Amino acid sequence: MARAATTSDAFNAIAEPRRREILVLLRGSERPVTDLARDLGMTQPQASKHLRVLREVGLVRVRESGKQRLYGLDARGLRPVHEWVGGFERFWSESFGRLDEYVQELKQTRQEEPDDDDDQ
Amino acid sequence: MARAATTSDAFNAIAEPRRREILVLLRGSERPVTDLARDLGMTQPQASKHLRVLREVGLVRVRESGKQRLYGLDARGLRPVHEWVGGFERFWSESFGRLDEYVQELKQTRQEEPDDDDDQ
DNA sequence: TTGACGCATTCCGATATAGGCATATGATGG
DNA sequence: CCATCATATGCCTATATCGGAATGCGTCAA
Repeated sequence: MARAATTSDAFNAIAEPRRREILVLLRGSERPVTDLARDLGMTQPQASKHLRVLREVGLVRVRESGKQRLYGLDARGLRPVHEWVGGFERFWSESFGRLDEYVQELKQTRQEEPDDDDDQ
Repeated sequence: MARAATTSDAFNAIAEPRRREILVLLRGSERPVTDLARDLGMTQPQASKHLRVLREVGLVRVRESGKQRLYGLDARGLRPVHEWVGGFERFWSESFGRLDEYVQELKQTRQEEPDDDDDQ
């Protein structure tokens, strides 16, 4: 088995840096493919392919406008991602950067004051 | 070129569902590989491999404890992800489901009151 | 030492991605 | 109808993933 399809998930879709760039650009306004390609310094086929992925996961919509096709952001699919990652917020807050020292402190405190306590 | 390495990014690392499951489990407490494997219904080598990826991107730490190796969460790497996705929050709030109607409204308003405005 | 346990690593195969390049498709204007 | 602009698709290669199964390796106990 290979890696899960990029189109299987918002998680997988946004794993690609270029696709993330596209989404950021689309935050500003609807845009045709050529525009995006130029602004991001990639070829038009590249942009088209990435947009296809984004469309398949529903992060992007297309709207025909005469000769052009305007791509627009549909960020709703990002919400589950935000929520999932948000579930870890308390783990990077709480001065988590110095967890090791914190553990050391705890140990010392225990030795000084032999209260009985259980960790959860 | 192939897809970016799973170890290149937190974005890429958490694209894998099983790895996400692992991270969720580790929110509870440190755990040895076998535990995780059993609880998630995967083989031990599978779990080990996923943990390796998570370790390489710094989302997980290992601590030797006698015969065992305890894996623990280090969620700091998820913060950038949360922030990036958070940048889209206003796009899924604001009754985004009816964006089209909203755009229509804007157009009409413009015609009624020809203020000069520029979008950025 | 031998064995058992906990875990990591290796080899295998199937899959599909991303980029590059060429080309097909589609609508528009003479 | 033809040329042109805007976009999508097809083909190709290199690469790396994930799963499965087997095995390597280090630690601990007898």
